[in-house]
Amino acid sequence: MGGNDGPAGGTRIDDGTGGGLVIGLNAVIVAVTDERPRVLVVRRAGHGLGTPSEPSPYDDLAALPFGPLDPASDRTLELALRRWVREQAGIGVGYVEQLYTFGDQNRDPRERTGGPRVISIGYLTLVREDAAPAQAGSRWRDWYDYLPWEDWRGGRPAVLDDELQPSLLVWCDAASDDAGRRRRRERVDIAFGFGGTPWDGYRVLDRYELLYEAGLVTESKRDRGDDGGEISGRLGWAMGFDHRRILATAIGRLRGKIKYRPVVFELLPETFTLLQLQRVVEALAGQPLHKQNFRRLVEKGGLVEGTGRLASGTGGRPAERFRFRRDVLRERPTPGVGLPSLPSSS
Amino acid sequence: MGGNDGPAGGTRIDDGTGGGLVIGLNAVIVAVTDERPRVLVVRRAGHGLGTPSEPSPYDDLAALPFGPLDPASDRTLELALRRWVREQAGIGVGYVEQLYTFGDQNRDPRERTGGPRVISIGYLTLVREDAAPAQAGSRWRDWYDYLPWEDWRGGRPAVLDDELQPSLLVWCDAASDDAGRRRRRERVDIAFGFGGTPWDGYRVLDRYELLYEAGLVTESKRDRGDDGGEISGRLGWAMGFDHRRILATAIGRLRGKIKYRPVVFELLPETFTLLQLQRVVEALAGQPLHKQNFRRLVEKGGLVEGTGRLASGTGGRPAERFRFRRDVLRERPTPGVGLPSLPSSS
DNA sequence: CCAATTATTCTCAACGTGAGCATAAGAGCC
DNA sequence: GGCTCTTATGCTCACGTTGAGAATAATTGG
Repeated sequence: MGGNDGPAGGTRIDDGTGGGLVIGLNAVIVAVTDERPRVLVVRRAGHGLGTPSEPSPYDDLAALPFGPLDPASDRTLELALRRWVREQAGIGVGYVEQLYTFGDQNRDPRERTGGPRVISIGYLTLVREDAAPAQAGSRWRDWYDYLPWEDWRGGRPAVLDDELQPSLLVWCDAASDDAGRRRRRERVDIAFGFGGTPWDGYRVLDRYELLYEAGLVTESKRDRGDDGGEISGRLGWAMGFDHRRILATAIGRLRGKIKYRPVVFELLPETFTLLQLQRVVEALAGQPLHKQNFRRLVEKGGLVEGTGRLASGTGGRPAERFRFRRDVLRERPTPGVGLPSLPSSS
Repeated sequence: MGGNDGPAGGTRIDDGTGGGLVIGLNAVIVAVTDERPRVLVVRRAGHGLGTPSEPSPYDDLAALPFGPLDPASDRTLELALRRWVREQAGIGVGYVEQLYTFGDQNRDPRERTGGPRVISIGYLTLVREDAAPAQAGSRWRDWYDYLPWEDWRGGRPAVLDDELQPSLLVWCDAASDDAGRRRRRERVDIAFGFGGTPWDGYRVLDRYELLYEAGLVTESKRDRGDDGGEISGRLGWAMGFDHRRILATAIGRLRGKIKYRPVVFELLPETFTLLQLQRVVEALAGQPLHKQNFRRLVEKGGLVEGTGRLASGTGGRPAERFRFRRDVLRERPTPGVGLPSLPSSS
């Protein structure tokens, strides 16, 4: 969302009580290219995909595409999303899933200066990047640029121990009483896997929210009125509005979903090698997988079937091309790629 | 929701385009008492918890509690929900989780006659029934009254084979072309577990939506303008608006959640016997569980700890009272009660 | 032909899960 | 008290799944 009040923005609502209400939809449009999970962002916060407006202090920030709901013509929320994503970005999205509705006060900073309250319904959509090149005003970004601590593919991210743990512990200790300190500490331990607690790849939102509460991300400072936060640093790039929260929600949801629904295939071409498939799953999950076991999982699990054709040389022995095996939907209730706790090798 | 436009209804929005927009919140308030999963319903559709209005043809239908969002004073959506649930039902809810935002056109039949488009943000909340007696205008209902085919505790529900399968197959065959027939058939098989596909307890919404599409539930007839559907039958009781869909969403979500988050304990007293715990899980999951294995799961899994005290005689050997072991949150990423595919004995 | 690289097949141990037997400890009844 | 009924609790066993890695196959580039 954004809180656009122009034609590309949300649907204005006047409830007679004050600043009013705007309702609209945000899209987290995800693709995986070159083993990187990518999300489509628009250049300047507060814009629709291509509509410029007046300058603001946060113009540099990326934002998620935002579009309106037209109550007169959009029969469903999902159709509204598909409509404006097609109109604005030229993308015909395939998989679409509603994520969450965001409605906190002041999620749009302009509410402070009399702007309307902006409610945004977040959607996750999956596309293949080649089918959806970024247009002017928008671009694809590696989602780990915004949440670097989520990528464990190269091992445990250093920022966790160098920055996050110390800063978070300071915040825990800063609680007003002992019970508060304990509560904060428990939340931090569970979310970030400190103190022996295992890392849980799905708690993406929990982690971002703790960092926000602890004042460690630029957005917290901005929302408090401190205008000075830098836009990027070791704690990732900031986004406009609460869009990093929406992104975190999307990642967590997607990581959970691949375990029990075959959604990965929405991100892959018709046929693919098992290594390609593995790399896409790893990109989403942010963790490395054991190659042989992964193969066993998807093959014996009936998730894919060989095509008999081989992929052209990628450096070693040619790999067979596989395709998604649709019948698996009938056979198993939860056909997905279960992720291990956190393995090591390849 | 409901599409209340009175003070107890949603927040009116005038977008200048036509009938306007109303936004509000629906609560699926769940408790488990006497081994039955219950949901709080209000007596007449289209009402807030206690506010009467003009008569309508669907006054007999139950509906879910609905309340407004006050953009001026409710800081978050969840706080809005807590506020009006407390005000209207006198219930201080504990666990609250946003479910889904419902915004299909004509989900409120009054849209057809010029009423505003009603967007509703659905919430799931868990309470203990003893802490929340139903007040005038509302009552607790077994949720399987509305979705009888979801309760497998007494074995496979007869209605599945007697009514649902035949009627659904007729609907499948009624598709316009062969591809359509195949598509319908696949959806039906997967959702209802026909043709060898296993039953999946989480697909509650898929099932309801198929029945709705196939015109087998009263709500489909009502929404098509056929006014004659009966309010209850072997396919369960109807609800106002799309509230049965919201209920189905809640059940599916909750069934999924108990597997990896210890939410069941929100429905139980401070201490409980393992059988009590098992009955609550069975009530939610709609399936029987193997007693010894269930015990092993929750005990060895570190989910509960014994208190040393015994429960007074319930007919046999006294059982030890257990309590939820909070530390499990730090130890395991997904502490919940994993459900088996579909066991048999007790 | 050799080295490097990726693909593919197998093995093995550890663990979790489904199912059921066996025993324990109460209540009610004779 | 002894018997039966009922629920609680402990234990075993077979089997499938999972984590880890060894071993072998088929390419490409020297």
